[in-house]
Amino acid sequence: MAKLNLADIDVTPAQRQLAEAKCEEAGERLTPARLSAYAELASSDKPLSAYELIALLEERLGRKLAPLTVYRHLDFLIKVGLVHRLESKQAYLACDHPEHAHESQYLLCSSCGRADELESKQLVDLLGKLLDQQDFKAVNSVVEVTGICRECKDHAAN
Amino acid sequence: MAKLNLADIDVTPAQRQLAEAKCEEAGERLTPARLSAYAELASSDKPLSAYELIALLEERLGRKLAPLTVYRHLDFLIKVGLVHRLESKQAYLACDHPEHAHESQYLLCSSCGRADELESKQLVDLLGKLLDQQDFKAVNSVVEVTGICRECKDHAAN
DNA sequence: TTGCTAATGATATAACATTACAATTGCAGC
DNA sequence: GCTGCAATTGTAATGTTATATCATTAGCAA
Repeated sequence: MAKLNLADIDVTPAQRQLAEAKCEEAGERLTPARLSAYAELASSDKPLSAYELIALLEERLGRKLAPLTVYRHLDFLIKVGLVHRLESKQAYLACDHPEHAHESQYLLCSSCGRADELESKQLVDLLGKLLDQQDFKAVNSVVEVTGICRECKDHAAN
Repeated sequence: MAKLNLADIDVTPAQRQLAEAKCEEAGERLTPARLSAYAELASSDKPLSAYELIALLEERLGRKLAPLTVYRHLDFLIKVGLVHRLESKQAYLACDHPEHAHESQYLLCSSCGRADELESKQLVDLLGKLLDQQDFKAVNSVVEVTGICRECKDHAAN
């Protein structure tokens, strides 16, 4: 099988740099397979299910991939903060704002399928305060609102 | 097969009343099978996966149940507001506060498995305000925080 | 009773995710 | 360069969650 090189992977310079930075920060190795998976997610305009990602990578690589392979890459990318999992959709996307991957809130449009980060410090702070009051030690917060985004709403109104 | 009657189902009077009220309110029929599923969830101290629920119901009924049957009952119970689905756990629980089932926030303890509602009007209001600002029409909001609850934390400290 | 609709049953399969174990790769130290 | 270790990847099987399709039954009103 043809050896895959990091340099061969089709990814924007910015994404490549970000991936390298996040891996270094985490003390982990950025391998071609990992970068490929990230590249595919980063170039998608919608979150992808694990099996959609498998299909895309298979197409690009021209060979079969075991689900486990891709799940491992996803776990890795989530760990280093490059990718986020949407719990309410069982889907994965590249983080738009990887600098605070663990406090993200998402708006998911059920019409166009897009996922946007809400990024409200106010909301993060309030939630933090409430958790403190309850004496609850948070490990992972999921805030995902499904609905209709402005663009789809405007479009439907015409 | 023995006909199952509503009256035979092992459920507290309060739960039975609530189930009847919510179904009437929604203009839907409360059937024995639906009440059984609700009773099982309501008597569990933890959220149940769909297949755990199937197993419990099979044990109680003494016969096999198709997954689809139980999924239909779950969908129904969610629709009328008696049951909530935890998106981040793929699990189901009876609503503690069925009067506002669609604006619930959950604290999920990964140590003891318990799920508690947070019930913060402040948080609901802030989230609503943010969604308005974004001109995003919310249909379903998921707020689920996983971590360690006070009891488990205190217990671990000893 | 007839006919309609909601609910249930039976079977199969799709979609999502993990376990167990073997092989290979990258790299530090000799 | 070789050796040995740990991380990574590959392969196969299986477990878990959820839905599709079509047939049948129950409740109820005309």
